[in-house]
Amino acid sequence: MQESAEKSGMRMAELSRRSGLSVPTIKYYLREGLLQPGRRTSVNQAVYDRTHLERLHLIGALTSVAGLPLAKVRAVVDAVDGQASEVEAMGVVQDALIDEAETDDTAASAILDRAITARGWHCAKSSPAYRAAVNAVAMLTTENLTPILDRLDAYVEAAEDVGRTDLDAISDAVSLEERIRGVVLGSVLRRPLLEALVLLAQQHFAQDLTRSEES
Amino acid sequence: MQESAEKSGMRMAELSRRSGLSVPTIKYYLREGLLQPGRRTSVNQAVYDRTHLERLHLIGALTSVAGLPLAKVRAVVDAVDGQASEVEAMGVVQDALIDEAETDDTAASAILDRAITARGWHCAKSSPAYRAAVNAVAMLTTENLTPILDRLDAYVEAAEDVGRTDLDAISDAVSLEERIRGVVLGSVLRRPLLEALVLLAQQHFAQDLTRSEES
DNA sequence: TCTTAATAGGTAGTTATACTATCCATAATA
DNA sequence: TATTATGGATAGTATAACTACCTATTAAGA
Repeated sequence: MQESAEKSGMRMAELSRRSGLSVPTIKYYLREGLLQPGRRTSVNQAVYDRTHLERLHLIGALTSVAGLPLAKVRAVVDAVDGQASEVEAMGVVQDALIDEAETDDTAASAILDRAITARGWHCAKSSPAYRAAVNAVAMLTTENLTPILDRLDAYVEAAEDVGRTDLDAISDAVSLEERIRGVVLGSVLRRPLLEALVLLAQQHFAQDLTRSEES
Repeated sequence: MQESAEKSGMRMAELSRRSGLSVPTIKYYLREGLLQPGRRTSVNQAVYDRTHLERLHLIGALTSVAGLPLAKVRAVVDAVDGQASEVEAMGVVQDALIDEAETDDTAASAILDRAITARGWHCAKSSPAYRAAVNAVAMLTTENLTPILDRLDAYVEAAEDVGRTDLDAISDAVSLEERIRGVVLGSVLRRPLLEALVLLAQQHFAQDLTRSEES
């Protein structure tokens, strides 16, 4: 038998080799319901296909790149399995990427509202993303980091550019399945990209700062 | 004895109450060298002051908000303890916030370079931030998320705005100690702020998308 | 002063997460 | 037919971040 990359059917050994995950790990994901079962051919035999490989890639991105716990990975893959629209899928991924923290800071909420209504955003105040933003403003307030809060409008404007670009990128894909994939993987992989780019920009401007101090 | 918020000296019970951390947890942080020892008054007595409370706040921000493991928290507080400049402190925090992943993808590096040299950035190619950016581009490439890569310039531009604003905020503070604090806490707390704002922007534009589909 | 509570410092135990190892009966492969 | 692979189940491991307990002291209150 040869393990061809062309044919879609494969057994556990090839799935392991092509995904880079150990057989016990794949079995663990099967037990946890993260990976859908293969097509059974006997009482102790099953074949897997391209969809299983893609699922393992997705699980890998969610765990390694986004650092999500398997419980949240399960929520995301369940949403992908269900017939969710791209917007619904985006909501599920957003919720998974946010670590919840209860907040009811009306002062912080007012500061945030002023900044986002200035740009005419419509967003759900009940969403985890809104609560996370309020929480971030509240933290900055309690730590007296006024220089950052004073520049909230600048961050909102930059966030708008990023968010618009994200949505632009989604609408590029043709099929719904492709858009779902783009939403989920894009949300997960665009995050570290932007974060790293911001750090590089900081480096760039910090060099200017150092040079101007030396002169 | 009354526990006054005015006086700087306090014992373990008050440190615990005011930090919101349990006594065993504070003892654990002392053992791990994250919290500096108090001033000893007897063989089994010590007093703590405002600096201990601030340190516990910092540890809390680094663990709860940034989700850093205690090993990285230790690296950050060691840098804060040492007489680092604000730029050095920023470097240490950047390194702590980035989860390392070895990459030597020349194709991804070329794509990134084209985008950042277009904006005239000078950044160290040996820095963890650069490697993280290359890694992010490489991941997007292997996942065929070309819509995002096609918009790399837009993300770089947004990142530049954020990075410039970050540095602006730092230079606002007066004393070096205040700037160090601003750099460390600002780097940690600005991250979830921007992330949440981006998600809110996505929500805003997604609503537009939904409405246009409905019509 | 006497009694009760708190403290520093140490060792050991706990919880949660994410695997990893071993078994066994069966099936595929050489 | 001998060896290897597989599915399914159960149990064990590694690590991180606490948490509990202990002992000898010290502090604080009646």
